[in-house]
Amino acid sequence: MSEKPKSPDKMTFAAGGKSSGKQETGTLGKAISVLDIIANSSEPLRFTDVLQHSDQPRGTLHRQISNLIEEGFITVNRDNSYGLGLRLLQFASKAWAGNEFRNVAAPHIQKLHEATGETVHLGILRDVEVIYLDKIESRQNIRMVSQIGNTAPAFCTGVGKAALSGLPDDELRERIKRIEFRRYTANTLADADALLAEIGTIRNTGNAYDREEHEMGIACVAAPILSPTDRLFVASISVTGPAYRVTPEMLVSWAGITRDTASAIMSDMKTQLSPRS
Amino acid sequence: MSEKPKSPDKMTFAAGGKSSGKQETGTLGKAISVLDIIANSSEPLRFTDVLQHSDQPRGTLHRQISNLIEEGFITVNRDNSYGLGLRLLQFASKAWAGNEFRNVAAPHIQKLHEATGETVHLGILRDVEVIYLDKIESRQNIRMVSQIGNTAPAFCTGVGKAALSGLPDDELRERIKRIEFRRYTANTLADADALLAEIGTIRNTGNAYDREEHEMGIACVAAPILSPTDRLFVASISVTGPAYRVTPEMLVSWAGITRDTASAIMSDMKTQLSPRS
DNA sequence: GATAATAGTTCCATTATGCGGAACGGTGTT
DNA sequence: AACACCGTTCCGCATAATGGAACTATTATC
Repeated sequence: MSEKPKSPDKMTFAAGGKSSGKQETGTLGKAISVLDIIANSSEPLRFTDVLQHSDQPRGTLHRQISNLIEEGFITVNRDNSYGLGLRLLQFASKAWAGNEFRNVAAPHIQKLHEATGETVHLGILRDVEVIYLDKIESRQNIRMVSQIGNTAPAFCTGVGKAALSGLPDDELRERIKRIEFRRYTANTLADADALLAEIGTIRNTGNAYDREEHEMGIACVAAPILSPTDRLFVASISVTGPAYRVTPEMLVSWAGITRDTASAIMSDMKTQLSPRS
Repeated sequence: MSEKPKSPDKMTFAAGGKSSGKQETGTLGKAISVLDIIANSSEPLRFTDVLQHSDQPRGTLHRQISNLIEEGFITVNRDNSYGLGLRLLQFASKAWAGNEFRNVAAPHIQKLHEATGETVHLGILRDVEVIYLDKIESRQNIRMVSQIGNTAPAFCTGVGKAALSGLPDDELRERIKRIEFRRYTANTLADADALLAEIGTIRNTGNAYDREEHEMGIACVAAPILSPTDRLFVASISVTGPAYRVTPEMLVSWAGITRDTASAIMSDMKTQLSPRS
């Protein structure tokens, strides 16, 4: 389809996936794009609905879905609409538990939580979104996969902006082109220029702030975590709280310790994971 | 490969997947079996390691892994070993949030937790394992011993045995053949006969017990949740606690309310999900 | 309740796609 | 240096995905 496999794509950034573009990696890619359609739909989709969102012919799509059901990646609801299957949960639980980066970061964000008393997030950048990799919440049951694994737009969250600031300039501009600057609150950054300016500040100061830009009443301070190796990825941590309790001054007062935690994680990544074993 | 595609397989049970057998569903199945290898390995695997666990030739396996990396389903660690990718987290988060059954059950298990004060589990049967779909924990220990999405053997857990008891007899016998009766504790059921006997009791009384059969010091009472429709699946709920605090008598005293909760969930499934929208 | 319209499933010849043997390149070991 | 090992790339071949069309089931309309 389309044209040609295109150049080898030196090595993708961040969570190692496609850049949300169009081109699919053969059979597997097609199958996964079906998953994507189902995952990203706000309302339940039945067969024909999926067919419309997809560019596959009926017969083909039908087999693809059948296979995915067979493998437990898709479940069919009572009304014949599709949902993502529980097999994914099974895998995700292991993906999470075994994640190198998360494991290294875990004790640090725990300490950061104890120091600040507020919710701490660990996020990693995937294209123009942030995936929440871990979270230490103030006194709540941990809803494992619900919050963790969630994604949020990068341009209007502390974690996201901090992570973006870690990208090299050319890559950054590429990504920003793909951002849809939706206005979530009155404070949401309006366009690419505003974002670029802000990222300049983040690079200078080492901290990103979210001043109720994504959700009214939620504010945070964040710091970027850069990849210690050639295998590139960018992530970040944040301290988040309700705006009525967490004043801008408090956020500023946590900026230092947040940066320190981030660099502690970076240096642990370097030392703990370097030797070829 | 092997012989013939085999009979149409009327409709698979439970979490809708393959029965852990051999036969793969074409390209997709092969890819997923690679994921399985990586997921189920206790130690990190490098390329050659995976090659040995797989029956694919080098070139083929290499491409499969490359594709999976490309799609974010596999990540490569610093030492070139593989892990499951974060893309899975992203999907799983949505699979969990959108799961019909879990959503219906949620308020009920919450109530059950409030009534008993102990940890409540919601599990669903997949082949001979149980996937934990939800969990409400007593607010003492923050450590997530059993995370959502985790699996445990069915034959030695309360949730698992309860779920098994909901299978029709022929299917049950099929599954039991595939169980590996590993001895986890002194109380673990030893073989198929012991399990069948126990399942008889469960069917009569409506409750399954785990008397430190999977993990020393952990006991629970469970009740099965049968599929209200023709689309078959079996699940169950349990109330779990540390044996030093939760006596056998207490478990028995919770048997009734556990059964009631299970049937409340079943009836909600019927009513809430019946109409064609 | 009959008929039309829509949704979902199956079939099968075609060929694109994944397959896999073999050859190549890199890294560390005796 | 020569060897052994691990990972990557190549390319002719055949399998497995494709997709148009025919068929069945389900829902809407008169």
